[in-house]
Amino acid sequence: MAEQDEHQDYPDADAAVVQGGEAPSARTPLSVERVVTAAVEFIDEQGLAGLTMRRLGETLGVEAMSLYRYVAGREKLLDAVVESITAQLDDDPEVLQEPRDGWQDFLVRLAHGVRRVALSHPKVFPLVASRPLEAPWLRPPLRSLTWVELFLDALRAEGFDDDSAVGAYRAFTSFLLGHLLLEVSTHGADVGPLDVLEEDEEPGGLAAYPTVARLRSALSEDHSALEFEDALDQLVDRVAQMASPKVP
Amino acid sequence: MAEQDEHQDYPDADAAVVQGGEAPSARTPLSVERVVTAAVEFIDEQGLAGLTMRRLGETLGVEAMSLYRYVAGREKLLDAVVESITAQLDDDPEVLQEPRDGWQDFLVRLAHGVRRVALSHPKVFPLVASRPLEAPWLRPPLRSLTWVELFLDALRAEGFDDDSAVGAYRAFTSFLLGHLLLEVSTHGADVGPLDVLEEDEEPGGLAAYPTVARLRSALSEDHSALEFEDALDQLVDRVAQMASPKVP
DNA sequence: CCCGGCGGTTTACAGCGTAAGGCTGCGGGT
DNA sequence: ACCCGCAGCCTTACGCTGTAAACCGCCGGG
Repeated sequence: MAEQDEHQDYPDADAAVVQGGEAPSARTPLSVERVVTAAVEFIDEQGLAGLTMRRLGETLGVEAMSLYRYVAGREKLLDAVVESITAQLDDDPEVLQEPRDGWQDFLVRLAHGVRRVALSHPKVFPLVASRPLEAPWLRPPLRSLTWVELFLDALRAEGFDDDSAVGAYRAFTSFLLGHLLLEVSTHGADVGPLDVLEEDEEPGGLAAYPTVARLRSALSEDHSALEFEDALDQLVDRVAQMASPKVP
Repeated sequence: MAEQDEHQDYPDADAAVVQGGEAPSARTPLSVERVVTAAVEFIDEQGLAGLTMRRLGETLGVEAMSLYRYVAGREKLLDAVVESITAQLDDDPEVLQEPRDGWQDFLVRLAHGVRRVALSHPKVFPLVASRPLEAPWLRPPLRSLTWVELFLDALRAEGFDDDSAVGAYRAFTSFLLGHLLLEVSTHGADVGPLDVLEEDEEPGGLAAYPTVARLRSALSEDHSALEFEDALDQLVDRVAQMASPKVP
């Protein structure tokens, strides 16, 4: 924990920043983005429970209190974290802002986009589900007004009436939340503080549960990708059925 | 918050305990059950973030460290809490331990039972989803070996083959988790520390989102009960389709 | 030249989980 | 009758947390 020599002034920190170069020990000035993305990386690696203002500051080469100049506190930081990862949706080229090849295609692309977000940050995703919502008409994992608007507009434009669009919104979010939460939770243990997950293996305890014991391997297999596709197809069917009399 | 007069010795605490009476300020001896149910009540009222060993001790008229004689620590306490509320399933008379009127009826009853658990402890239920699992073949909200065994046996007994039973298990849990998590999250705000939820109401912010603004009331309506029934029906249909060649 | 404020640090405090040990009263062995 | 052990609870203490408040060096503009 020796604090580096901080006596020399970095010759051209600004230039380095400008040219995008990440000088080895250059002290890029802090910023909201830097803090938030550092937090995301931290949670990805150490889990939510490991995230501490002091430790986060450490990874940024800065004292804890410095972070408060950019975020209002730990809670707000977590809000910013979920907003940050869900913002990946906006830049996902596979995800459309409005339907092009029908609403089914729109929904499928959106679902895949959200799934990519979830899988790319398994330890962060539970936050998307559990953070308090800022409005009653928002539902995780679609937590931004922008996307709700986009979603509803897309369906309306494809011939859904108001109630059907809202129903589809509800069905879609429930589906995504259930599937993705379970997928990430099996895919890298939940918010473990920093447990080394000791492979205890007490299959003797399974003696009383013969069926589970017999199906153990089948139960442990990971078919999440295919199951997601299947369930998504069925969801699209369900949405089609709840649509106004007839949609293309 | 004045601390009560604690100078008098309770005349007949033992007698009170013996006769089963809950004397007003009698000091019933602690026990795991008492600690855990107190924790459940605490979370129900104050939210998870408000639960503190010291504060929990306070509500039990005891110092924080006394709790450690009955639970191994806060984390273990939380585990016990989720186990405690999910144990309501075992005593639910509507829920069957094995199919009686077909597997559909069995599934529907089980789903309703889990829903009752979730709705009776909205602030606790997210824990059921987010606590790390103790085995990879367990999936929330069915977190106990017992129920997984019961579930699989039920389907097997009704003619499902192994893979179909496992598939149904997966579909069933995803469905329940998504729906119930969203239902409780709208139904009483998430894990707010002890926020007084100030009705800010900034509908001006909705100016940029005309569709959301127009459908605001529709989006805020709570049809969760009916939606749950609908979705449950559809799930049963899906499960039927994934079953072995033919099941009744 | 001064001087304001940006960006960071230092110090401080209350509250947290929990390890370790102390006190007290009760039940049983001798 | 004595004493001992121990169950049940309390006290103290430590390291860690989030964060309020004050401080300080530097840098750009009057």
